Amino acid sequence: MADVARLAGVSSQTVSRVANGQSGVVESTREQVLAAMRELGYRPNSAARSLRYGRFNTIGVILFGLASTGNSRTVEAIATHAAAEGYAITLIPVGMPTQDNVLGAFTRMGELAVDGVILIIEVHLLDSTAVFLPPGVHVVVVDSDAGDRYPVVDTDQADGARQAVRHLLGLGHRTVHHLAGPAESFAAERRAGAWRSALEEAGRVVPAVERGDWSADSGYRAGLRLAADPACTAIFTANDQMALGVLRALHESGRAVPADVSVVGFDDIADASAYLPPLTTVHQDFAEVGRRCVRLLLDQIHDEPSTPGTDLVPTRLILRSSTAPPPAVLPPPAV
Amino acid sequence: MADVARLAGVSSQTVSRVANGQSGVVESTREQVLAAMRELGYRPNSAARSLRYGRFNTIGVILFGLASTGNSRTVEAIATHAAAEGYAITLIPVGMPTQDNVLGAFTRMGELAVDGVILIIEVHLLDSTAVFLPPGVHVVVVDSDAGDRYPVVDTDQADGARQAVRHLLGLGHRTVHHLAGPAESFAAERRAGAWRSALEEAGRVVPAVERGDWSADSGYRAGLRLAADPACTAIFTANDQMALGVLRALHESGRAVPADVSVVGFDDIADASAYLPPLTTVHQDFAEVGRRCVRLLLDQIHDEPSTPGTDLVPTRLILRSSTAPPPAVLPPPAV
DNA sequence: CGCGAAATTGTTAACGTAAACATCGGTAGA
DNA sequence: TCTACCGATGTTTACGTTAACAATTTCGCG
Repeated sequence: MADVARLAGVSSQTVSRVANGQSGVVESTREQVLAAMRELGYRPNSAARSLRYGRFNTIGVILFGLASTGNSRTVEAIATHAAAEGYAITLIPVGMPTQDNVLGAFTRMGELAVDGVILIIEVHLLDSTAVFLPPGVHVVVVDSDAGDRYPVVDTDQADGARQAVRHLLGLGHRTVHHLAGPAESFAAERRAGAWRSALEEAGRVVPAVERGDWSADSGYRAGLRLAADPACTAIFTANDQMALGVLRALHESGRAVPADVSVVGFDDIADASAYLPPLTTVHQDFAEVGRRCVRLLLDQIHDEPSTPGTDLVPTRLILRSSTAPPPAVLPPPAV
Repeated sequence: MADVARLAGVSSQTVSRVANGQSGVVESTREQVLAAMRELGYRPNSAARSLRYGRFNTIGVILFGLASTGNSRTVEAIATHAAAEGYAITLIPVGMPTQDNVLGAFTRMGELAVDGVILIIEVHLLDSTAVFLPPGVHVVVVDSDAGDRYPVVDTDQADGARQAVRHLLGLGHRTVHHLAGPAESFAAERRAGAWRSALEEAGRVVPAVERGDWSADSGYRAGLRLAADPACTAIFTANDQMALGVLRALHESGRAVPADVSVVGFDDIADASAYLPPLTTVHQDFAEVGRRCVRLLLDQIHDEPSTPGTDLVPTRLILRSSTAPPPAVLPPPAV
């Protein structure tokens, strides 16, 4: 900057004014400065800027992985909306969701050039006692039940699961089986809980829960077990990928979808419409989740009061071709 | 920091030494300082650090979206390996891959707190004249043909496509149809080019190329067209998601996979093993791509000479159940 | 017990930027 | 013609940190 000032024959303050587009610089001077900037390839040093302003214009995102569709789409939305507000995104990946790692991430984050943090945490860790966030760090949490302590943005998991169950019961199914996600997952627990209560409200039998790990392969294995049960005519899976595995298992077991068994997924990933058959599923609006995260966090950073509480993004059921009324003649129950 | 120094009764320099774990601080002093840090909730200001050191310990990643499996997995690997080296990742999303946007990203990047940049660009933009990177910025490019000007890391697209074609020809298919990705995509072009030359080398007819946009739905539409051609017994799709759509189209058209038609995908995404049937596909090692990107970039940052050239990550064909010899009796060729 | 070397701690300055204030020149109005 | 004011530009300072050097203390050894 000093070099630019020297070359342009002005003071560094004037260069600063030009760089920030402030008024009060006469046109001829401005152009001299701009020319000098170009000639020297001047680019402002953002570390110095951050130091001066006390802000980084950066949001940190702590997460366990981008592998899941939901995470990567949420992060993308966060990045897009943050960019629109002039904020960059710093990714802070945490290997395993152990407490140590999360704490380590928080510690590192303290040293990081970040004005606030969005926590995409997925598992029951914030519940535990020892996890504390450095005071003075602005935080928004995605997909957790820490709503009593932090602002939380979440998909309305429960309502989505309820819609799925009611749809299947409305088609005439006696009950609905559930293939849940891992027990540590908060989202999985919410979906399973809502499935259970929806069945109970309707006075139906609640079958034993199957569990997978979100992967299509785990869905396949669970699907083979479910397919072996002739009374199983409707399956609600906790995500679309497991539904894909279930579809394969049912197909290989000779049970037609939707004629013999109906399947409903969760997420509405892009591929779901190309499954065999195209999957009826609960649509999650990841982009909206990301949008709200950014807004909530920026509100905090801009000194709005931080309001703990959960901001629920609605879900909706997308009807495709994987559900139908149960077979008119049920297979004879095992004696 | 000054407050900490005052409370601990030492100079700020000693606080700095403790904060950085330098030797030459007597144990009792160190503990006093640490206690003061805790009491005041001191966290070092990384902007000041960056300013002092002239480094940010941050890598920028410019990309067009995390939607594609490949991108998000590459980014995840980049983030993980960068973290292991003490670097954070800043995401710089670019809305549309227009030249203006890319230039804008570069400009913003100049102002960004970043020591180097990994460019995941996907389309033929670096070829064009006007795109220039700010001098002095370290760059590694993924998935491009700018190997003459920048260090490039790429999957060995060509070899993967060759493996797919040879596998199908080896099964006895007369030729192989190809469902390509969008023409703007560099990866799509490389795969299509290798498919074509592999067929030519074998002296086979090169059918007209179908094109999709990577999505399963576009694969479905192209699949319907291919299914209508009775001479089509083998299809190589440029990614797995389009293969999913093709599988659905073939199924709906009454053509069995692999009995009537063989299908090979590209990517080996997690779901591919749960398709109907499980998909034979070319495995891409995204994690390795990310790893090499980070290493190449850090080498540059640490003053190793920057070597333009392309670093190819090998691919391998994963055999599953979607390929088989062509039907013994071919349908009569159209006269 | 005294001297020099080594260990520990303190002081100064600089990284690049921008806010706050100071200065300079010109212009309008009396 | 002089004064007051305004707009353009320059000067000073501070942001929080750490390298380099300076000062002080401690310790070993003759």
